[in-house]
Amino acid sequence: MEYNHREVEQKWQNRWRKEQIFKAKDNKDKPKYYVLDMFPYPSGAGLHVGHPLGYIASDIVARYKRQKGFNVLHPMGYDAYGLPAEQYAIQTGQHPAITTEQNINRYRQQLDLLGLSYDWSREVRTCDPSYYKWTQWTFIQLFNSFYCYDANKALPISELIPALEGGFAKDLNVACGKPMDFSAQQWADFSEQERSDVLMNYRLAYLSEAMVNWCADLGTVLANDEVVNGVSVRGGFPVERKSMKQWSLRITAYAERLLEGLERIEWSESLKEIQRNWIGKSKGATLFFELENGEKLEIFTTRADTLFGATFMVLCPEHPIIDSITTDDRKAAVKEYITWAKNRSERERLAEVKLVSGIFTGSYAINPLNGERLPVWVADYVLAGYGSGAIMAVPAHDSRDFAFARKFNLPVRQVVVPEGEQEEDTTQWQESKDSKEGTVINSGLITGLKVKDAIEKIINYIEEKGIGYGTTNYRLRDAIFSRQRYWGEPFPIYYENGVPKALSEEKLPLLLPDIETYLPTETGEPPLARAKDWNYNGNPYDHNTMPGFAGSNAYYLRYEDPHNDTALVSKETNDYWQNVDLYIGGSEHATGHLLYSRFITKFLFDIGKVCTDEPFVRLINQGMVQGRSNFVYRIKGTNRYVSFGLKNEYETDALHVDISLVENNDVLNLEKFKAWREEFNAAEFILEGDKYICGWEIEKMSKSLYNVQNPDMLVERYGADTLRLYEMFLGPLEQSKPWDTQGIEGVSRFIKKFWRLYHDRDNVFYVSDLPPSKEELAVLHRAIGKVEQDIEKFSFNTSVSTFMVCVNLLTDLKCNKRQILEPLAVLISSFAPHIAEEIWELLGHKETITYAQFPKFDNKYLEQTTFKYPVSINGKTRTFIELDLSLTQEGVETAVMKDSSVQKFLDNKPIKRFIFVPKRIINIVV
RNA sequence: GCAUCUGUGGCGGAACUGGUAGACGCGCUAGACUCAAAAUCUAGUGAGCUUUAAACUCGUGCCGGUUCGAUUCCGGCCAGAUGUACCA
Repeated sequence: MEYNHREVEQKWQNRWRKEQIFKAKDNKDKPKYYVLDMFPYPSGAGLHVGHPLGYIASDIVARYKRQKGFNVLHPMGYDAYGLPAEQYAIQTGQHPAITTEQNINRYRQQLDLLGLSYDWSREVRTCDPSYYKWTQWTFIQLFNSFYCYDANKALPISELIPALEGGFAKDLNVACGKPMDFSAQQWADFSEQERSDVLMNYRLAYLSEAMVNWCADLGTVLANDEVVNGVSVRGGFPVERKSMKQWSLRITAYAERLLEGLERIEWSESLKEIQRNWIGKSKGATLFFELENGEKLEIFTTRADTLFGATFMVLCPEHPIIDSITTDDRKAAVKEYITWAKNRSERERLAEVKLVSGIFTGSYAINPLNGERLPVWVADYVLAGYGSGAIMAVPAHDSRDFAFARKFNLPVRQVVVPEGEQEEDTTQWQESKDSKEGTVINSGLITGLKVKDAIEKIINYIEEKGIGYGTTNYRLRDAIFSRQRYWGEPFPIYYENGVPKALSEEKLPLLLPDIETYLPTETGEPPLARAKDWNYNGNPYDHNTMPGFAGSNAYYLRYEDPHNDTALVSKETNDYWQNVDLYIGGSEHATGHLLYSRFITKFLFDIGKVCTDEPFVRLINQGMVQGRSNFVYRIKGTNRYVSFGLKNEYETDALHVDISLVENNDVLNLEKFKAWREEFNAAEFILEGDKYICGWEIEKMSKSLYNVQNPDMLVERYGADTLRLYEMFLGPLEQSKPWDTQGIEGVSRFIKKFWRLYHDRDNVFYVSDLPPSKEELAVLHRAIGKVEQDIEKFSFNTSVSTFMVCVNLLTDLKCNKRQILEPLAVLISSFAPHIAEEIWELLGHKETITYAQFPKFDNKYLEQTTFKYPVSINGKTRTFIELDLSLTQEGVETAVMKDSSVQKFLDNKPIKRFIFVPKRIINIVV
């Protein structure tokens, strides 16, 4: 008889559920600890062994913190709006809510198997009206706010109106779409529609005609982070630029604060760096170049020091000034070029980055510093969305300008000489010198300065002369917030005579209406246009829905107060739980969810709804668990399969085989293989010895590669405790690592060994009440100290090793003493809670181990009386001697002299000098 | 191109603020138990040299530096992973 994990785990999971052991209460006497997993989108495929990795890690921390006396909040929920359920609905007509519900139930079943200590009473689902009420509420708050740079926070839009009424729009220091200027009288004369349009320019959630990423295959627009390399992240469909009227969130207003906040949170350096790059702050200068027709051309540059090296100007094809400056003889050619450039798809443009194209407008601009005439060109390498869509080109010191100059035979003038170089003949150059290090030459007032100083001096100079100013640019774009889909949150917006208005808060939630088919209408309207009688007093609602990230922005706050009907989270509750102490999830959300969530949290902080302005204090990205795929080798054009070792003798195709058909990682079960699929029924094999050996490779774990390890099967076979320990044992949490099927046996052995430690051959429990020996206590306390340290560092793989060493040593000592076992059970309970609970009960405890006190580490059991000193003789470390720590310096010398391992190296020579560094090293010079 | 991270046995991976590299696990080898297998247990397992043992030598991607001493710190290269990119 051995440890029966099925029985034991079932028993404890039932008891935890029945007694609601993990329910978090707002207990203000204890310090709080909020540990959160990124809630999953419940896909139809269910979980594979990669998913639970983060859940297990967070569960270990949650259980550990409970035993450390914290009041732990550890909730779970579902990000339930999403494309797959909608696409399934389009195909089958089944309401996405039904699919979603089914998938959630499946997820829950799988999660429950793992013995995770979630407080399920706080579960949230983004598609639940009582939840999306607050998603809509947040949207209304954004709609009713603007961002003031003087106060450096969001303020109610009503506070802006007096300034507009007074005609001070042009003096406002606020975030806006475009600068505005109108008089008090003009405002008074504006129609309602016009006033609404003006306010839209300032609202944090605003409607605007914008160039968007349109994905025709998905029938919707996408945010920038949902598009990679010109195709959609979901589905990989081509995406084109298109101008449409869309809701957006003015996240750009928060660019500086989003950047600055990164300094105060404990995230991995790489993740912070991704966000910094995405925000893309660059300091530089805005400059005005006069055109020959008298108009001014605004440009942005980070290299004001190279102003004297500018030899031409470039405008983006969308630039509004092009029409008025193009000379008559160039008009036709310029128009043709612009048409060509605009019709190029995003994908073509990205694929042909190296293709240099452009056209001369026939006009010239005047360099404000030296009065030189610079030809103005149009080229698509200058982007409309960044800076002012126009640049001064310095081919000598910018690789893109250089390529352009070479193609169109424009002059290249060197104005910066890198350290240790001389001025060169630029006609010989193969590439530009982009480095920001060096000395400025040929540049009037800044000649001789270092690049950094030159930039500063130029900016001061242009500000003085009124031809420009120092400024900062961000790459971050506002977040496009509407989707032309059904399965999402409806906007709490209706149109009265075409003017968008927000529903009042009491009218929330605005329920998602039922419709018959989930496709866009014949006229290309979003699916919600199909809803019958769906309006507010006869005024139509907005037919868009919110994007996937809408529901996840503030979900962490909702867990704090999930049943509150009057607030997203009550002030009192939020004051207690505050923000998330530890957040675990994948790094794929770096520029999506994690950025938007920070933005929304800062906004809610500004309007006084929450007490902190960062959502996640500490973030850990768990690595991917990769799969080990197996291959068989089919001889080309036949149905014969050759074993791995012999495959080079034939021409073969490698085919993935399901890992369940393979034993011991590489031996193919021929019968199962033949039965797997019809095409293999008549397969013939060329064996090695009497076996068919499969090839293998480490790949992403995926259904289509037949390498998925199913957690349900593993729990059934080995138990949840073993799976939990093994997932942690695989390697460092943040690293991606391959799943090794055989490795789990080692952990399974450990569990059995642990059980045997205090069970006799007949599986009868027995502990000794004898006091533990010094040695046994040392073993225990070494484990306590190590595990505590490891958990604090999230180094769970080494904790598991520590348990193994500990149990091995105790087995050797035949130690089954109560005073050792009791603390050990607690120590191990966060990793393997079921077996720990069972022992805890066998030891006579009535209460669950969940709230037992974490054992106190006591250094006194480990105190060393001796220390191993390295001994260096004539500068070379030769040996180590063990010395009593209490020895004096003279005592050390005597001990060294006596130690034969040292004597050997002395060659009978006398000691000339003896240097003793306490607790470090003994140096001897002979 | 730029940025971040990572390079240690056959494999996954340990090594506290620099101090006897390779903990723990897998795999492999040998042995015990067994009619046999599974399970379990015991021993061995970086490389070289050596009949054996002991001893010695070399070993943490490569080159160099600091130090009595470097997987660890510094500089330069190489490789891989991830992110990002006509962002002026």
